[in-house]
Amino acid sequence: MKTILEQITDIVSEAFGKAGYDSTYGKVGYSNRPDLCEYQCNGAMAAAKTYHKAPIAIAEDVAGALSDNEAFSMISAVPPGFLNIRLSKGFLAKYLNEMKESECFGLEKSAPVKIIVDYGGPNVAKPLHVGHLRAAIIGESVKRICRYMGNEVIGDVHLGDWGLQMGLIITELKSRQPDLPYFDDKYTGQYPEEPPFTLSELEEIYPSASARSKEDEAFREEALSATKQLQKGERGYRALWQHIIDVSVPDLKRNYAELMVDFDWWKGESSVDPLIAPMVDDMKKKGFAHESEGALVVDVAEESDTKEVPPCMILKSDGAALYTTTDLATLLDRRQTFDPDRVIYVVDKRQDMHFVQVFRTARKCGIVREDTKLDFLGFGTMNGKDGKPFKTREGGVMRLERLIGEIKDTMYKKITENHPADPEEAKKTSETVAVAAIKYGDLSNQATKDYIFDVDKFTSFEGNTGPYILYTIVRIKSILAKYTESMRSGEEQKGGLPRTVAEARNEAEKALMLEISKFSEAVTGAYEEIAPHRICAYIYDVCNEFNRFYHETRILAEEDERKKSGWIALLVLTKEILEKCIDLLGFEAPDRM
RNA sequence: GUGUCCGUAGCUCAGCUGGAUAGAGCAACGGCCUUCUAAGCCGUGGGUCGGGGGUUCGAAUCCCUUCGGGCAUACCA
Repeated sequence: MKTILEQITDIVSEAFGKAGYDSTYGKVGYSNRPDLCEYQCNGAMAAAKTYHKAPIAIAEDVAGALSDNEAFSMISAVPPGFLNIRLSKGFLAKYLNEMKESECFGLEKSAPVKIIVDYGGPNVAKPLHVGHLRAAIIGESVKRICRYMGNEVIGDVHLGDWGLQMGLIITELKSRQPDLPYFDDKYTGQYPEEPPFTLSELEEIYPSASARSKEDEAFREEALSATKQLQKGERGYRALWQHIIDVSVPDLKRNYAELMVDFDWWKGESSVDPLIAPMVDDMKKKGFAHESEGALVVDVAEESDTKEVPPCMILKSDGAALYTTTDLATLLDRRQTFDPDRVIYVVDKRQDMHFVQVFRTARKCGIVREDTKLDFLGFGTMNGKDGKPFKTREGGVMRLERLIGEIKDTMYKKITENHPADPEEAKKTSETVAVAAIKYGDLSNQATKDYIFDVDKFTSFEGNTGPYILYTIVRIKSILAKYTESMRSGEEQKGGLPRTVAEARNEAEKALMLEISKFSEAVTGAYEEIAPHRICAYIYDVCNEFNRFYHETRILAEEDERKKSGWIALLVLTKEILEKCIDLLGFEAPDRM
């Protein structure tokens, strides 16, 4: 189904043609002067040069050709050459009804491709902290948007389970409990099934090992060597590594689930380890990789570079694999198992250079198909109110669990203060609202920019926030529930809710309808730009228009049944659109709040 | 140093491929609840779009320059 803008553009383009001008000048956009019109076309001014004619004259010609068009209630030429357009109520109502009846509200899907969204990237043995929040939130939304556009999409958590952090843990454990069988070279029996640590012990081991490695050079050396041993397949280390995974992953899954984030693949860097050696051999054989300062690298600098792009390191001078190596092997693995047309990385923007190197190496060495799109969506830092990276009051890294918990508690207090509620329901509602508050607070900002995570702002529930969106949906649900109730008790009981949106009767109603009609553009725009914030902006506008309409119109008290059912149909559509949009953003609305 | 991103109201942010008077929210002030949830709605005040050039009929938007800030700059991930 064509978008409303496309349909209007078709009409105006035809008129340009009819009036004797090139029809490509007929492109119509949303008005930036809503007081004057709903849509505008600036083509006449662009055409003026070509035709050596005053823009206003061209605009008047076109307006003349459209004067009796049924789609418009107004078309006028305004100096210097604007074409101002208002839609007829009939055309708008017809469009909304078509949206209602078609799949995905008339969204024109793209030609389906296979996409992998790589987001998450948590390290095992480390609890999720606020640094993981943005990847999870943005990535989840990107995944859902891509999927809704008709693509086959895989979300991959891409666990950090193969780097130096594993060596650090092993080394720390060895120094604490050297008698464990994992450290005994001569041990050939079965290793214990029970891990030698609990989750909370593990979470303490890593930071202390990490701190120690910064002060103790010998310790660091040992950890580096342990990392390499692990990667080489040292039996005891592998067994320990498996324990770490087994203890960590369920906890990670639980944390992500709380945020309504889920992954199709729980693969880790380790899973592509077998691919590394043959991949590296191949790169050497084909002459792409060469030795430099003891390390194995691939040159990826290009003449057009405005900056120096250092060679991409494949193996360190000690022969160990590193970040780039596993990322490249992961691309190889993905090609072999899924063969994606596109891979989207949702990662901190500070890793920009890394991905430039990885992408170039992947192309140069034929690791990906030539036509595979590789996208890096680098997101900005989440800062505190002081504009510096978000920290706890004590200055430490805030655990995600704690952050979410604090916001849930705040929500619970607010909800129970507002209305007396069943504690169980209030708890559930506060969880739903908290997730929406956090996610909307993040997604409503442009992903690429740094943003300020202001807990007070997100929990204040006023203005452009998740709770405001949810509140609007709850209002609609409430009216619809009451309407259904009255239908049931009345005699006029029919099958289901009214489905036909009527022509607008007042300005607020038309404004709401116009806003709703922008759905396809909002979703398509969000998809094409990989920009969930476009959807936030859209639903915020829809909610504003709905609340205005709601305020002016007494829906259930309306005695004219035809009017009332038209409104109910409009409400149903509004609700469905809003619910779809928040689903694309990755959260949901309660029934009451 | 080099590269890169950013700089819009007191604060937090929008502003689509350049278009007519630069928009929201918060904060401040003033209205609106016997009527579908006031977590709402309506209104008032507040901006040299960092500065300076240029392109254009027309620039917050494109180009150049300058100032200020963030980030990156091969053996961590």
